[in-house]
Amino acid sequence: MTTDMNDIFKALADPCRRELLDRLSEENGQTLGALCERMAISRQGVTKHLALLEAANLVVIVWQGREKLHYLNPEPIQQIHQRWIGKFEPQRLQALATLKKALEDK
Amino acid sequence: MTTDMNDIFKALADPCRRELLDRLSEENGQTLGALCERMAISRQGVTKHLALLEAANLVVIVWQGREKLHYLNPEPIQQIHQRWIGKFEPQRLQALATLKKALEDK
DNA sequence: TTGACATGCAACCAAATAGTTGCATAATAA
DNA sequence: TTATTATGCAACTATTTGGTTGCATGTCAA
Repeated sequence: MTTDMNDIFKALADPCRRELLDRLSEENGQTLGALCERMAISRQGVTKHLALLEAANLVVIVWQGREKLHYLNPEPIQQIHQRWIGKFEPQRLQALATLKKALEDK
Repeated sequence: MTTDMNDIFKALADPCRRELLDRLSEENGQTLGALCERMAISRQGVTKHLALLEAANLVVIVWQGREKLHYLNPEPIQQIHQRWIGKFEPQRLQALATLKKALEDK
């Protein structure tokens, strides 16, 4: 299931959401309650952020009774790496050289 | 000069801005006017987007007479790759396995 | 010197975003 | 059964964002 690249970039744009991903990368499969601990915002705030992460397919939900477990899905990050960042890699040194030259000539 | 990671993620979150980076990667050092061509929004709109890219240090400006040249700076993209995406790489296969198992067990 | 060209600045507007609070629902534990 | 716990849903608010328009400024070319 390939999610829209834009959803992924948008989801990564917020520091709270990156924090949540970081926490899941430290301990995968946490409940909503656990993820709320030591966060500066309310539970509902966290819920909304997680909903965006889920929409971007960065996080996958598994219900277990009344608990909602959150699992990291590494695929979209990989996708950004390969399809987007990877695109700039071949020209990287070239671009750097061009930039330096332009700055010298000014 | 190391820019705030958040500025970089924010700058990358908009499709117009990614489009501008794409164009510069095709042809580096373009003027504002050139970058405005075939864009759906007004010149002022483009200017604002470029200002954010510049603030994130993704684009560097060089003035040449009355023309403003825009150069791609590959460093921040590299930074995201190494410091952020790279962080998820070691655990990638582990996370994928954990996710699959959680989905099976549900 | 005058006109055209490349860009900047400021004010304004609509829509999206990030956050809140209050109440409802479903699962577990006593 | 009754509390308690874990979560969802909806309404509301303030701020940020992405876009516009109108006018100003500085540079180049005739």
